Amino acid sequence: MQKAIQNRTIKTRAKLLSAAEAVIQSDGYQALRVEEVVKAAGVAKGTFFAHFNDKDALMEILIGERLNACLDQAEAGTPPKTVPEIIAALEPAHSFMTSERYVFDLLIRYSGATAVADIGPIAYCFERYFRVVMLWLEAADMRKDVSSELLAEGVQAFAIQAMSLRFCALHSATTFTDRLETYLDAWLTPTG
Amino acid sequence: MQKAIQNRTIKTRAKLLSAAEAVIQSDGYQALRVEEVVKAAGVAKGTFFAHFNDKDALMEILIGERLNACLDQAEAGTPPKTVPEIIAALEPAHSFMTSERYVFDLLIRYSGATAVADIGPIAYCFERYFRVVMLWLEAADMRKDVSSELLAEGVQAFAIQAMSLRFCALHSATTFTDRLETYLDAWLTPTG
Amino acid sequence: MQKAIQNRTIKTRAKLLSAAEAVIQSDGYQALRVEEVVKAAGVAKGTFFAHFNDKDALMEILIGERLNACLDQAEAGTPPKTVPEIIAALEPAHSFMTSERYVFDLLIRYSGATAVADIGPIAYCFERYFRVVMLWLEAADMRKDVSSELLAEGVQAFAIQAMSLRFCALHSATTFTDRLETYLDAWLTPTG
Amino acid sequence: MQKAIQNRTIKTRAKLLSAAEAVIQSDGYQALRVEEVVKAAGVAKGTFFAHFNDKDALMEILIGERLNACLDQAEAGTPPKTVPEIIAALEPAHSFMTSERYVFDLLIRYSGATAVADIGPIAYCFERYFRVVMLWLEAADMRKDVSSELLAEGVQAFAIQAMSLRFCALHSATTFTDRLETYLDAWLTPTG
DNA sequence: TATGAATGAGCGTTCATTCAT
DNA sequence: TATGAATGAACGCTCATTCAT
Repeated sequence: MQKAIQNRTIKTRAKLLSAAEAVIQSDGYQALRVEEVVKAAGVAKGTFFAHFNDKDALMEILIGERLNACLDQAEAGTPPKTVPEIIAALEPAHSFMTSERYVFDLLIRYSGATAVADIGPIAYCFERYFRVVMLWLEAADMRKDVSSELLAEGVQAFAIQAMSLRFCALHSATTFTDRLETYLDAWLTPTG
Repeated sequence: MQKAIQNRTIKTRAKLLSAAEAVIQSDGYQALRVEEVVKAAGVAKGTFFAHFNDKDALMEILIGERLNACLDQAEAGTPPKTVPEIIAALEPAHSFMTSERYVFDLLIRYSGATAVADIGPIAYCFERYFRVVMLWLEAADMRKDVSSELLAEGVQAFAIQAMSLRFCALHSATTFTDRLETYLDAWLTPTG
Repeated sequence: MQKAIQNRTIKTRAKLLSAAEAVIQSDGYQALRVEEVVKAAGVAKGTFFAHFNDKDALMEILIGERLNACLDQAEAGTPPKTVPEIIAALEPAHSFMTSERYVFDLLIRYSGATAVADIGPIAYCFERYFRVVMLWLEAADMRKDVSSELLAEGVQAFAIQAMSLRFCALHSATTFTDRLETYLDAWLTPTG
Repeated sequence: MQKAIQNRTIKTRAKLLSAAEAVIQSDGYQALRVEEVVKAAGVAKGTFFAHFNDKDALMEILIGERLNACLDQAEAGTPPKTVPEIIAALEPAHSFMTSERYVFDLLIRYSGATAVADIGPIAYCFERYFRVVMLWLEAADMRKDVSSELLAEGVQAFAIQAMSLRFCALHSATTFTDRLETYLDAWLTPTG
């Protein structure tokens, strides 16, 4: 009995998630409406909120999943050693993060958790991004005068800066990759 | 004749802006309602939208003005030479930028302009922040292996990172100032 | 389950309709404001637009209902045989139709449907008016050289003409009833 | 001096009228906005209302002019003698009157004047339409048992009925011309 | 759990008309 | 006369979220 109910629950949740993905596939994240999702999933609106606290919770899951897949990809290859290699490895992640202004803003908004209990998929991804980069840096020939934790935090800061400027026509003389490379060269390369 | 009419326009605009400031003074930016503003300004709703495209346009102006005042203050003192001095000089700006989550998010959203014609008050402020910092760095004893433009962009990136983490309870073990100081020490200090 | 929900819908709709009727009772159709209606019904504004596409849709229903009641009344009595009797039987309908300029104009605007799916309450009433008159004419001693359908259409045309002139001070030398009687005598009475 | 001012006045009025005609030419009557007209005329909004009491006053003039031109055309030919000839002669007028739902509704609304002083261009046109038809009927071989005034009023009533049904998809099985011919045959032809 | 009608605060808009200059 | 900023009263709409069944 218990199990049957759980199955139903899981199925409904899956229906909602794949319906949402389908909606996003055709119209993007920004345009997603709860109404569309429930219609596509063939369930009632109330059901949606029985499964997700709010719309943003769904968004966090969907965006988190995609971003995690990008990080899987980044981790799958041989660990990058140089700045260009690091940028190349992170390219899928950066590309997705700037695929829509809406996605980028939501990522920024949820990048930190206000409480340990609030660590959601996106905050987790930012943590993971940081860890992955840190591990790479430890194995690479980078400046050693500061901790690799700090270096990794800096990479994240510069990546966000570069992504932010991607939405900005004024600074488009330089490409995203070139800008990030300039940043990271200056940040990671030992001066000496 | 022409001038008299312009004066009226200027006065009405001023009434709207100061009414909005009063509303914000008591309730904050987030809680600002267009209806409140027009009521306080003693002006019709239609008039509001004749002066500002939408609520965000007003917000940009108000937030831009405040931020500009912070930058005025930063420029007024003797140019800071060291990392702690730079952080101290920027403190009012950073403090305002993180005074409300709403303000920070809006700043991020409008920090870049998609077209030259779209440069709004906030995009202008980000530009100015960058210029001010750059001038300071030129006159200070910082690393010289990279351009001061690049250094200034980095300062901005780290400041945003640090501000972003301010909203994040998880990372609050370290204070904003300490974190930013750590970042900037590593970024600006000549290693060698 | 399903039925319970439908009942709620029906009740809300009824609340809106009777609230609207109350508002009209005191201020007339022209002065009806959506906000007043929802306030009187104790219902949210969004609910109004979930039940009616727009204000006109509500108006169509309300005016249609009243007009239908007038036609009920017309059909309730013994079928009129003569022109004066027909005019008398239709008097409540005509009186309501010209009770407000606003009502008359709305009736004209919605008297025809641009598609079968668009047949609203008012278009239905015009159809019904026509049918009622046609049945009367069939049983009465009127000219037989043309079909009763045609005769009934003519009655409608003349009634509209007479009603239209009712709003017109220039033609008010003759009363509505007298004018319509003149028209219908000439239209319905067998010559010869 | 006086004359100079009058010239200016006349010129401004002419500019407004031709600007309005140009706007209507491209977008139709319904879509005409005062703002568009004054922009096209190169005058201020206030000037518009110095020349016309309200927007409808302008509309009356423009529509009245066009309708009058149609009636000029109707009177120019040899007076029609038969029902089909009458319908043919009035065709341009009827066609214009049903060119837009907005035009038709406005015509109905202004077809009668509430006071002698209020006889506007449209009320005048309806009067003229009536007179023209009456004169035709007097010279034609129509039923003589009722006055030609009454007959002409009836023609008008039937024409309006037929025009009204033109907007109505439900009755489009019969064409406008056929319907009006049926009406007028039954109304005008002596039964005997 | 599921349902779906109802909520509700507020935004943006409309646009003919007025009025001080 | 001409100007054009200001008016102002609704309307329509949005849409995530709640809650009684």
